[in-house]
Amino acid sequence: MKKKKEVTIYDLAKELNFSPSTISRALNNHKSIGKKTTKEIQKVAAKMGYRPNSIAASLRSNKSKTIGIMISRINRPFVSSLISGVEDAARKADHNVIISQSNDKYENEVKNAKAMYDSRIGGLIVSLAMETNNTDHFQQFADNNIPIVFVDRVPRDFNSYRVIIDNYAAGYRATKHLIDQGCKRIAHFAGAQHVNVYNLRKKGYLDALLENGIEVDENLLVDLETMSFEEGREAMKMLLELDFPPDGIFSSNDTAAVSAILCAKERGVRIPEELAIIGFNDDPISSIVEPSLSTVSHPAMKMGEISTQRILEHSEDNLGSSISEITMLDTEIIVRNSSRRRKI
Amino acid sequence: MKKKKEVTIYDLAKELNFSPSTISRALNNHKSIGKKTTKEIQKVAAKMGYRPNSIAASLRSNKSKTIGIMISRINRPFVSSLISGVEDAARKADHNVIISQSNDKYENEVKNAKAMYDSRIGGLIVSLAMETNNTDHFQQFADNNIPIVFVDRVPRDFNSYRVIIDNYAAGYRATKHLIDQGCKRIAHFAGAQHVNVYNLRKKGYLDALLENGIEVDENLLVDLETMSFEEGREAMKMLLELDFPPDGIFSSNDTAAVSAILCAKERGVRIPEELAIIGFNDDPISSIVEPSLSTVSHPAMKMGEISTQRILEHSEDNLGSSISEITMLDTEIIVRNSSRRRKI
DNA sequence: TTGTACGCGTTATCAA
DNA sequence: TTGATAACGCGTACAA
Repeated sequence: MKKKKEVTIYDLAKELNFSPSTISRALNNHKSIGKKTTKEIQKVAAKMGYRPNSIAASLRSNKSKTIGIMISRINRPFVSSLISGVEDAARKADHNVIISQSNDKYENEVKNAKAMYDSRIGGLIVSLAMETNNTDHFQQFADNNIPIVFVDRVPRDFNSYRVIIDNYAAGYRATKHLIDQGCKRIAHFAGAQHVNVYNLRKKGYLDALLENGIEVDENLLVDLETMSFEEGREAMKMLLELDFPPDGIFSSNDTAAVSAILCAKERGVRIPEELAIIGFNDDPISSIVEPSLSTVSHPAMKMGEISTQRILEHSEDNLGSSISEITMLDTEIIVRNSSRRRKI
Repeated sequence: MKKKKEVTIYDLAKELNFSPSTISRALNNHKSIGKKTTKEIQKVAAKMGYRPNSIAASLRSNKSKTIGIMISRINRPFVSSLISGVEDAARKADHNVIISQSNDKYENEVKNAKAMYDSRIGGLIVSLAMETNNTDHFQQFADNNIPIVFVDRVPRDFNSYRVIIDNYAAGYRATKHLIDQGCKRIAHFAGAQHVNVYNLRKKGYLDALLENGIEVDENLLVDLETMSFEEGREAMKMLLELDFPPDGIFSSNDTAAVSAILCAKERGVRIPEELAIIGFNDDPISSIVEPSLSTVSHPAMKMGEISTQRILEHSEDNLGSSISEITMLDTEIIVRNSSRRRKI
């Protein structure tokens, strides 16, 4: 019941007749301490059940081995893989990861940024909330030389590290793929346009149409807010009621695309013969739905690892906060049955 | 580039001609400070850009507002929902959440426990690694009155808070459901039997058979190690090659169950007419596969919230570490097409 | 190679 | 209601 008194370097000092500083150095494998003394001290430390207090170390050294990560919501396949990558890399480097969810609300993101700052994290990895349009709440980190890595959903105007995919190229290639399959009337499920990823995917879509001599039909351009299952269904219904319904759909995420497949099937539309569909993200559901959904795969875990690397490098090299290196990763078009009309 | 000096309570004290203690108290809304002074101090603090240093506060007060969570792997639907619940509840109570993945390795779990301890977390939420059979690495927390909540995958012999579902009842009911659908030869995909959840689900399965006059056929009892997609497929193949294949399967997770559905369909087995299947977890894929998979739903998010509550209560009430309250949550059988033979 | 002395930013105790 | 002082556990400049 009673809290045992914890063993500190002072206790070790008394026990071993060394000064606390020697103990401290030995425990950190400092070069100036003899191999033998170091070994001895570490042995006794282990025997006495000494455990370093990283809170005290952080306070003293004014740097914390904690990486903060801010995302919309953990329980989404892309996000949880991203975090998984961050945690793996951070753990290997002996860092902790603290998480916070914005639920895509700007207000939460601001609050969470405050909390992260108050915890004096050593670096921050951020994928913006859907609502976020203003990035002032990240300035405090930059001002104090705490590295920030924006990943996937990044701001347009904040100078910092970025780890992203080429959304424009991915959108272009996804659309081109449908064209190659013989689609002439290609619809697009577009997400909120102030968000970089959706904006660029749409641009890629538009350019692919133009460059392949297909006119853009505004009726086929569906703006969705959250790209949810429900929205996907509504969008599909709407498209099927057009006088000239589409023969292809490029959806900016898999959730809406899967929903569209189910809805179209219910109404007797043959996929991919009458309607070819491609999504985005390679969520697990995309390979399970029938017909299986073609999609664009995102290297989520790798994006997390690289983001962590950026933070660690920055800290090691003692770089200034003005660095804004951009890392752009490849995506891959995964062709499955929802769009495979011809042998490839 | 240069790190701005941060504003501390000393700076505020100088500015306002108060002592640091008064500043500290005012910032924490201590009762002994007048309303007016408190307001004034907080106003100036905000204006000067003061941000509390929770590292220093933790060191001094010897309690940290950080909850550690140890899980197998983040990017699994159940786990990410659990974490999401933890983070939501923690955030509301102004606590941070730090995560660590074991990848189901005992060794990692031990290392991570050390790291958590060194961070002087205020409480720990754990879902055990698949490999874990020994819980000595959690003793350090109990010894120092740091509350531990085991959730879902819990040890049999460690006295502490537990938040679980009634796996036995769930296994029983899932099996009974298949029996009610007319199944006579019901197979079971069982996970590693030293893990409580799999062990109990299997017990429930066995008892359901016995109590309904169905003999247990060892050939239908398939022991899997990781319950992966691949294992599910292999198990299904094996079962279909039996002289008397099953007409029902209760799988301890959805992954293997979905895999079994796909494999059976390939081989021309009609589901649910010839083979009814029920899984466990209600992963997103289970409602997408065709026929949609019946399953047992787990209140993952809620389990996370409750676990967090336990930690917070413990800290508030200053309880001793010998408390071992158990919270058992309800599960729900979700009947979908993979097992719906009769109208219900 | 080791020791001394100080301070990181905060809060708790005691006294006024 | 407020202030002076010490202490939380550690790391490091400086001295020896």
